[in-house]
Amino acid sequence: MDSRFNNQKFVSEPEEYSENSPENSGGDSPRSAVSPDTKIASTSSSRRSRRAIQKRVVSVPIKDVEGLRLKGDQMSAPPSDSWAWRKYGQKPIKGSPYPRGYYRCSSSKGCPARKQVERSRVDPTMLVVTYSCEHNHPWPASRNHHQTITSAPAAAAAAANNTNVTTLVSEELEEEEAEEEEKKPMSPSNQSQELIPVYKFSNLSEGPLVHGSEFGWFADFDSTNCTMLESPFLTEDRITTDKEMAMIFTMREEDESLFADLGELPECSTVFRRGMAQREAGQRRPSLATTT
DNA sequence: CGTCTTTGACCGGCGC
DNA sequence: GCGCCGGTCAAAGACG
Repeated sequence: MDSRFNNQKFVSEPEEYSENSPENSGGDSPRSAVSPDTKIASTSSSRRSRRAIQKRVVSVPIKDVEGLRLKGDQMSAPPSDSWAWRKYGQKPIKGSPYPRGYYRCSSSKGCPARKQVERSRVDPTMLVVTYSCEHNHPWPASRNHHQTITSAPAAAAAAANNTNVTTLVSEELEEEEAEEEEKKPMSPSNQSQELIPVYKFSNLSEGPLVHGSEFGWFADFDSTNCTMLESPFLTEDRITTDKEMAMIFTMREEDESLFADLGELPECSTVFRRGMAQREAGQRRPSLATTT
């Protein structure tokens, strides 16, 4: 039982964070302007402006998904988590015998959080779930709302284990800025100068992004309660050339117990947690009791 | 009746 | 310029 999600692997697939990310490609569609849901993240202006996109790739054993939401032979059924997702598309992916499902967060209206679910090509027994969202969108105010939507035995089991949460933060630069960045030689020292001052977690309250609107929530994040590590992915050229910045949040025991019954959270969970701490101080524990 | 899934069509990016 | 590919839309049907 406890080993269910010990098998859970958190993997990074840098190619998933390329310029073909859904926030980029689909966002250019004129039709997107018609949809309120996509309008938030898909205007051409937002595409060019600096914004942070947080992504997280999770591999989940299919056996943990089966029995929860698996319908028929729909092998891309999303792993249960603490959020409500609405499927808006499915596409066969070249090179993979399995289709990829596209899900949009339906826990709150206008929530731009999305996730892609597909079966792993290398290990068909695993589902690869890619979460993505922006930081500066109006997040749902109530975690209670989310928690009443799904009861997630698998999620609870996941949280009961020592589950590390791997969070990738993608920073899209403005076009001109990006061009400048590309011209720079990407020496290790250069990488560290570009990435660490912003994301170095011991300086969370000092980084420029922390003071910005997009990462303002970071300022409320008690870094002493989070062991944050530089992602090893940072050392890879493929990441830096894609303007990717990564961070790993390793939750400590107090955090795990605090959010134990939240289960498998999307990458935006940190935002929610922070928001909850502010808005629902004193209500957190009673609300969590509803899921068990 | 509201919500969700399915699925074909559409669109933009990218490589050739 | 063309075709491929991934991502999204939206209509239709299913479901509770």
